[in-house]
Formats: sequence, C-alpha cells, structure tokens
Amino acid sequence: MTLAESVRASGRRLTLQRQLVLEAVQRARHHVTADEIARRVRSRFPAIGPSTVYRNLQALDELGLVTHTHLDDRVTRWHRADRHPHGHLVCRVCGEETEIRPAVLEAMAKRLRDEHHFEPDLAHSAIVGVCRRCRDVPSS
Amino acid sequence: MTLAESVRASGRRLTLQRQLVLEAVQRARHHVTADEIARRVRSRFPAIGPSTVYRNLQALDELGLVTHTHLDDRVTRWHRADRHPHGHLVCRVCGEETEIRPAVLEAMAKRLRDEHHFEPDLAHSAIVGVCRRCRDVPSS
DNA sequence: GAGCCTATCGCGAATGGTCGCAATAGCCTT
DNA sequence: AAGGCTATTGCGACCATTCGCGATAGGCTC
Repeated sequence: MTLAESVRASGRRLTLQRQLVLEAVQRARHHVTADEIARRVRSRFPAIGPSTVYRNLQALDELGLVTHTHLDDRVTRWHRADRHPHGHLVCRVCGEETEIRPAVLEAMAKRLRDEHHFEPDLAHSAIVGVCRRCRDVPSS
Repeated sequence: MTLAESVRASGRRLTLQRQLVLEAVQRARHHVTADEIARRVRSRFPAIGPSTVYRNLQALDELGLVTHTHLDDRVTRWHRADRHPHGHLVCRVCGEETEIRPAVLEAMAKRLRDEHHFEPDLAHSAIVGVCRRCRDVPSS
C-alpha cells in the first residue's frame, strides 16, 4: 500500500502540507519538536501555519507513520515510527538524557500486562529520576 | 521543625500566599490542577495571580511539601507529599485512569537501579497504554 | 520598632499547543 | 472535465504555564 493509498484508506486526504510534514520528520536524524518541523517545512512552503503542523503530526501519528515522546520539559518530540523503539531516562537534577534498550521496557511491560491486563507504551513518556552522577553527589 | 522554620531554613519566606497554596493542596482529597488551587485560594485572597500560584507550587515541591504528576493531558496535577505513593495507568483510547500499587513500581524501579544506576520516580508520569477493555475490543 | 536587603508579588508578555470558523481544495462520482 | 461533499487549511482566540519587571513586603539586624 502506497502512502497515498494508506492515507486515503483512513478517510483522509493527501495534501502537500501533510507530505511535507511527514518528509521533515522522516529526514530528521533525531527527535524533533513541532517548531523545528514547522521551520523546515516553511523553507519550501512558507504559508504553512503552526496549527497545520500540529494537526498533521497528530494525523500521521494516528496513521502510525510518526510517533512522539514526552521528555521532562513541556515540549513534545516527534520521530518516525519505523525506527527501533527505545525508552528514555531523564535526570531531574542535571537534565541528562539516556536511551535504554527495549528489553528493559519489555520486562517492565510484562508485569503490567500480567497483573493489570494493561498494554503499556513505556516509550511514550521518559522515565524521570536521578542519574548515577547526581545520586552519588548528594550536594544537599 | 515547624513549617515556618523549614521554609526559612531554605532561604525562603513564609508569605500568606504560600501558606494558602499549601493549605489548598493539603485539603484537597485528590489530585488538583493549579487552576483549581488558584480558585480556592482566591476565595480568601482574591488578588492572588496565577503565576504566584505556579511559583509557590514549585517552591513547595522543592521543599518536599507537595508533589505533582503528569497524566496524559496537558495539565499538571498536584497533591500533598505525605500520602502513600502510587502510580497511574492511563488508557490512550478511552482515557480511563487506574492507580497501581507502589509494589509494582518498586519492582520496575529495581531493574533501572541495578542496570542503569538510575533512581527512577515512576509515580512522576502516568504510564500510557491501552486498558483491558479497549484492548479486547479492537474496533478497528 | 525602624531600616535594610532581597525574596516574593502582581502584572503583562511570551511560549508550546489546541480549537472554532469561514475559505480552500482533495477526491469521488458522473 | 465538472460538480459536490467534506477534510483540511490559515487565522485568530484561547489554554496552561513560564518569565521579566518594577513594586511590595518578609525577616534579619540593630
């Protein structure tokens, strides 16, 4: 199924803006914010508004083409959905961000599935806490 | 150490606004938003501004008197810090919120401590996923 | 109790993100 | 190729939250 087909199959339309937003996310090496995407899209299509970018990110998310992650600030980070999944540890003291292997998430997910019949998406939000360095140096 | 003493010990001052914000959080039965706190405080102190409420919540958080949690919406929920800790499961389909026992969090936390030397605060953000009901009825 | 230092206040602007609306434009049908 | 239905757009207002500023007021010292 082509991109156009899968977009239309969901009752949506394939607009130029939607294609440009998707391309911008796919081309980005790491996680990008909506504002960064908007700036990149505007370089080729200057009239695009911020709300169009947000709405398209949400639509592409529902289509399974992109996903987003919440680190500990208020900004949402977007990335393509076909990358290997991974979790994030964020230190609330120094702000350090570490990626963790999916195997660790999977082990934690199993317990929630077994005990709560809940299918968690542990990559959706970063796990906030205190990293090794900041824990070893209490500094208080 | 009294409240006044512990506030002053951190180089802070005990203002009327700060006391009212703390009382409002302590009196709330469940998690409350900053806006709900602001409305309650304004009933006795109408001139208080929103930013004062936010700043005081942050100060009280740093003092260890209140804490906050992020569910899957855009608003922060506040509650007193001396309650038993618990985690949250939030269904991204139907929005259902479930509390989970600290023991489950503790088991997950152990792995992050052991493998990453990271002390996680798993109650800080809700775990987003799909609940039993929405998983059993794919509806797609 | 008065004076001083500065934490805190209220205000207004800014930020990241969402929403309602009228105008535009995909895409299906003919 | 034209017409019509409606998803989507750009816009502006709004929401939750933060920040910079000059004014106010805790609380320490004398």
